[in-house]
Amino acid sequence: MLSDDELALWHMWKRATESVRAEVAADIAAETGLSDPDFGVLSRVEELGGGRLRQARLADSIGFHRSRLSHHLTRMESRGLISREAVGNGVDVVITKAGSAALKRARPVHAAAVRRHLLEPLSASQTDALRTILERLADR
Amino acid sequence: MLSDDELALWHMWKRATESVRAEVAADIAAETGLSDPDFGVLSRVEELGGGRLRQARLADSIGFHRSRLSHHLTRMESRGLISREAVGNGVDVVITKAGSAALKRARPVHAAAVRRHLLEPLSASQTDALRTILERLADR
DNA sequence: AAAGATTGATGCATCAATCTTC
DNA sequence: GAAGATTGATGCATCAATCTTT
Repeated sequence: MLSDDELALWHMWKRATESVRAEVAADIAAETGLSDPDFGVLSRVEELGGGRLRQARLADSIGFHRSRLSHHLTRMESRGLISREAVGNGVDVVITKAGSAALKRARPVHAAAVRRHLLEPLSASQTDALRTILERLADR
Repeated sequence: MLSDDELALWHMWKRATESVRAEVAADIAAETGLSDPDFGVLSRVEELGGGRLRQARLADSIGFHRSRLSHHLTRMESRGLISREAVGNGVDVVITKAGSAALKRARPVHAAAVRRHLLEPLSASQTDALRTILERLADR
């Protein structure tokens, strides 16, 4: 079983990680109408493909399973953020004008939200400590 | 805009917090069939009410909105984990035999999962640092 | 057969609207 | 009216099954 301290740490971890995630997502959604996965998709297609990217490559790079991405792109397509074009055995995801405009608005909002909800509350040494902690948790 | 370092930290944060959450949840689900919110509900009803707790109080204590809890209890009730009893203007949530058995199986699995995925990868000083970091992030 | 993608089913999260009991 | 709770709609996540192109 966990000690009281350990259990308290776990509850703090859950509360803090969840609230940072939710607050950043809420800021972006409020200003641009983009959800977290919307923003992730648009960012990657822009960065890796300059506005056009193969679906399979996109899925790998953002860690989505194929089916999850397919469902999500269906919703994004219906909102006019992206379009899909069949290419050989695969499909290219293409950012539309509307998607590009939304992404442009979202970038500074995202930066400000990350600063406000994660970076600014921490001192420089805490930021360093956090980096090593996250590294430890990542490569297990 | 964010610097490369800041952006990298954000991506690490997202990846690590999401993977810890998912791994702990997966361990519990694999061993007991309980989802994360299932376990949260059962734990609280047990701890705060000894097996019976008013819905409103439960919602407040686990940070669920009323409607979210209502939907979730409907699913849990259909799986036989809890039952609901009208009391005055409110409703009591009561853990069933099956719910109690599942909770009993889940507790040690939960403890082991938290240890394995969050506590053990960290040194003692990192755990301390994490505690103060989470405190800073919490009370904003 | 293997890779790429879609679909349907189910569970979970959030919002707005509604209903009941006090 | 206020608090407690439910319902319906929509979006998101995951799994299994399926279909196509290579």
